[in-house]
Amino acid sequence: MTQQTTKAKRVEGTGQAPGFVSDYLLYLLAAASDAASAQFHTKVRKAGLRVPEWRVLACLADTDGAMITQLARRALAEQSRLTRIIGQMEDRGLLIRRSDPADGRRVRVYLTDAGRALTAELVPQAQKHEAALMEMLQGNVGAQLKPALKSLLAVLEAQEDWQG
Amino acid sequence: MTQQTTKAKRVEGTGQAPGFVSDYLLYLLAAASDAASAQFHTKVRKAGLRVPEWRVLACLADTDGAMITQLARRALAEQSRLTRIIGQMEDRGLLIRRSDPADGRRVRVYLTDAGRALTAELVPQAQKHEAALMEMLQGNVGAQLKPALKSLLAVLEAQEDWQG
DNA sequence: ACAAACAATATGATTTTTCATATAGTTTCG
DNA sequence: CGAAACTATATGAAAAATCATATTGTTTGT
Repeated sequence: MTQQTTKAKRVEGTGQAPGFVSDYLLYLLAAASDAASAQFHTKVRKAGLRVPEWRVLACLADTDGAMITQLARRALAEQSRLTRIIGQMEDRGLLIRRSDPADGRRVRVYLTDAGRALTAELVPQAQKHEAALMEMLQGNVGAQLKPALKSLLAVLEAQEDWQG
Repeated sequence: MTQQTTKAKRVEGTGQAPGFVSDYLLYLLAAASDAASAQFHTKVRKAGLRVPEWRVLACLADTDGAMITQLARRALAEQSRLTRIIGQMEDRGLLIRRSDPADGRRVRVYLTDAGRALTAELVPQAQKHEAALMEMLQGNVGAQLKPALKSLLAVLEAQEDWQG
């Protein structure tokens, strides 16, 4: 059937052999995330941003004036890294930092006009890309994926709250 | 059809405000992957491994004697990084490298007994962890998640073959 | 058989990331 | 009030990742 004779012809794609890995949930999640993001992240880089920077912009589009710590969680980056990234973005004039008058430890981050403009360009691109992806998935899969991921996230966040 | 007068429900934990990000597929994938992996990756580190190292072991458990490039794809790491990681793992005696007699450019990687022992310890832990996760998901969600991710991956890999 | 084109891995140099901890501001409570 | 205990952000030093390219081996076309 799929016999390929002596020279074991190169397998396609990841060269996925059946086995533990290719059915392992954590692998599927990481691989799907990686692969799905790859294309869009290319556009992000062409816009002169690194991935976490784009994430920061997207988060600020949702909640301008967020704190560093919040941004770190939402952008899936560590706090010390986020601090530096914010610093660089500030230098580039994409955002500004202002300490919260109500609590001096907090630093709130706001988009500048330049930052807002860039965001206004990228978010629609992201949405378009997402729509294209969703369209490629067979009907029910497309419909199930996001809710399933949200459930998973909900379960995991609930766990965090108890365990630590 | 898929239109859902976006009434986005508030989410806990991340302090997720409804908005673009929390319903964005690429975010959901990355966040779910991150959160789901976090717990197990803690165990991995306690076993003295970094995440990509664990991934290499898992891949080798499936296909001992894989090439560096294959391992890089499967372990979701870049080739030059993988090369160095393999080097370190070899130094630690977890695996050995042998150049392929049929094609001298290729380097095939094999588990040592020590590597195999460690793998034999971790893979079952991973499976147990996965099972626990799956059990926490509501019936149909648990059943849908993996197939949905596999479809997504299949679609994305098909695309790569044309475009990239 | 040979030169170009290609493929797999390695490596130097630079940039990022991480880890631990410093610094600064705030709350708790005796 | 004032001393812990805490919380938010920053930062130095070390580890790791990335990029471009070198090196080595193989295939192809003439």
